[in-house]
Amino acid sequence: MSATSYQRIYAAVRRIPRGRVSTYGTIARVAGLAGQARQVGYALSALPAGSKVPWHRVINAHGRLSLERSASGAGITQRLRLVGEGVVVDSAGRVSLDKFGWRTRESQRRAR
DNA sequence: CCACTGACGAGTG
DNA sequence: GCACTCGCCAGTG
Repeated sequence: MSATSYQRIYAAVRRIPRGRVSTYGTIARVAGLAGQARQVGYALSALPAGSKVPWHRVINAHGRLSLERSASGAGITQRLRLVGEGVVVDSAGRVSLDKFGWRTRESQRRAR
């Protein structure tokens, strides 16, 4: 069966190590969908409750929890899970990508 | 098919 | 750092 974009995205998210975070754009790139960060967010929003995908490790390029501004309780869940893994989340819902960003060859950000 | 939306990103001013 | 624009693509009505 053809691997759907969603499956590739989920597989990429599962590769994020515990205690680390990655961004939508990075996941898109690792999943072979460079430039389609939006699709990553869309795929994660479609995740069924109780899935094994560590979606809470995915934040936006600004190092901020995207759900944190949402009225939903999902933002709280994401924050708690990250803190539970040792990731520092400040009161504004921001994470230091410099310290907790996932780094691998495939997730390299463009060296500027 | 068209318009609009959305867990986004990068560029510009 | 903020506001605005454009690009990307699937889902919905």
